[in-house]
Amino acid sequence: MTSSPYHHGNLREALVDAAVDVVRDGGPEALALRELARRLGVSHNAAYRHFADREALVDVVAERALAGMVDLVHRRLAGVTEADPVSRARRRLMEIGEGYVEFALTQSGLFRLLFTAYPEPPASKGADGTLAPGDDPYGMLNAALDDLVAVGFLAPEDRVGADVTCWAAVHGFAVLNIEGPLRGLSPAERQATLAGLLMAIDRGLGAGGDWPALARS
Amino acid sequence: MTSSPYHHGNLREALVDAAVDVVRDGGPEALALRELARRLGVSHNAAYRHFADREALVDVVAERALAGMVDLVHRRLAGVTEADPVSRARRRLMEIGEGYVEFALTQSGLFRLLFTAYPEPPASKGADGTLAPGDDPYGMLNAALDDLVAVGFLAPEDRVGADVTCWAAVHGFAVLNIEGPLRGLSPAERQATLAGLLMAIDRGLGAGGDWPALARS
DNA sequence: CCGTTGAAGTTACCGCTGTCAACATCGCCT
DNA sequence: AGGCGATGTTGACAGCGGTAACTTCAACGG
Repeated sequence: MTSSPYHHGNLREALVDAAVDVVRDGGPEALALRELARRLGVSHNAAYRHFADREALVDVVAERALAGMVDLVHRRLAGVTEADPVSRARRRLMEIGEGYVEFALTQSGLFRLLFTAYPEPPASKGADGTLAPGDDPYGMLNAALDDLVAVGFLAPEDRVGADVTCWAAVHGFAVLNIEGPLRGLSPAERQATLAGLLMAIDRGLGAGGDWPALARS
Repeated sequence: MTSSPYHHGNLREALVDAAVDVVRDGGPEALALRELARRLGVSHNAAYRHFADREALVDVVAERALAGMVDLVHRRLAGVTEADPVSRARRRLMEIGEGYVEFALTQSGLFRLLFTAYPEPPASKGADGTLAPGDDPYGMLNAALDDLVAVGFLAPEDRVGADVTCWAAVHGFAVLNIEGPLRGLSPAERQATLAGLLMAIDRGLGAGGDWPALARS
């Protein structure tokens, strides 16, 4: 619609769009430059004028996927209505987890690609980023956990590993349900087990030290 | 050593051995039939006399990987010395988790392959199996959780989703540390965060129902 | 002792992939 | 007008999985 400014149209965007489309329900391994070019009516190698190699295109798709996931979680967070600060903070944490899983299940191809080429290691969250510190799932998780501390639900000394614990649990659940042995669960079973997982996390976060013999090897 | 009974030796086993070797630290995507044949001094296509296609070889490698992981966890379980039944059961659960992660980190390629071709969906655990019900990680996890119930640490009504919760948490931790954004953690950080995760699970399992507003959507 | 048979391995080919190099085209700017 | 640089095309190479037809060789029966 916007006219074709150059030779044959605005590739790059068309390539990225098509790539997202292909990956969404085929996973990263379904992304083939030649087949993409074929589908766009352009000759193979045309893509190399816009991306150094396949990996470069994958990276752009990963950014899109990440943005989509952040968007989905944001929408979920916006729907939280609890008034009581503690309930609200706990609910927000659960919404993040559920949103994460929802994205993983509904856009499983993009989710899988995301974890073969994760855009930015979260260690450098606030470094010199073009990315606001809360605009990736890990940042949102950390914000929610900080809220839990501020609100008094989570003891500050239990805050330290909580981010990894939450992320690991939810991520593992997603992976096992997509490519792992838990695919094939009915949506109802899935929702129930996810609820159980989130409740376990909610309760387990304040882990105190009731395990003296832990330090080993 | 055992002589070469046929044309050129006992392929198949040599193929599987080499495949395990390649996959161990290259992941499933590093497994190429042709390169394997080349390394064994045999012509490509020779493998097709022993495996229908690449996938068939992958499946055999997956079985080996699974056996290796089970073996590792068994060895860890054999080292548990706690006398008190409750402590012992809890310790055994943690050993399973730590063994799972240890295998994932030290044999990451095999671990990754395992979850692109998991041998048997655990739903049919005791069906008509050639596999004893406790001889896969999921079975061992379930046995440990049953122990926790028998010993009184875990309420029977909290038993139901506990398997998925444990598996998801530990699996997610492993994945995030291998291919995900948590690679690059130092071993010490890793051990500390894993300990936190396991403690959170240990505490969170008895999740009771202190979240009335959970039923939604 | 010889010949047949069937398993194991080989050569040749096909289509697919990513990637490099050389060539063609077209808009814009001097 | 002319050229330059961005864009796209054609052609080639290597590597991959997979199929088909051919060859080798050990074992077994007559």
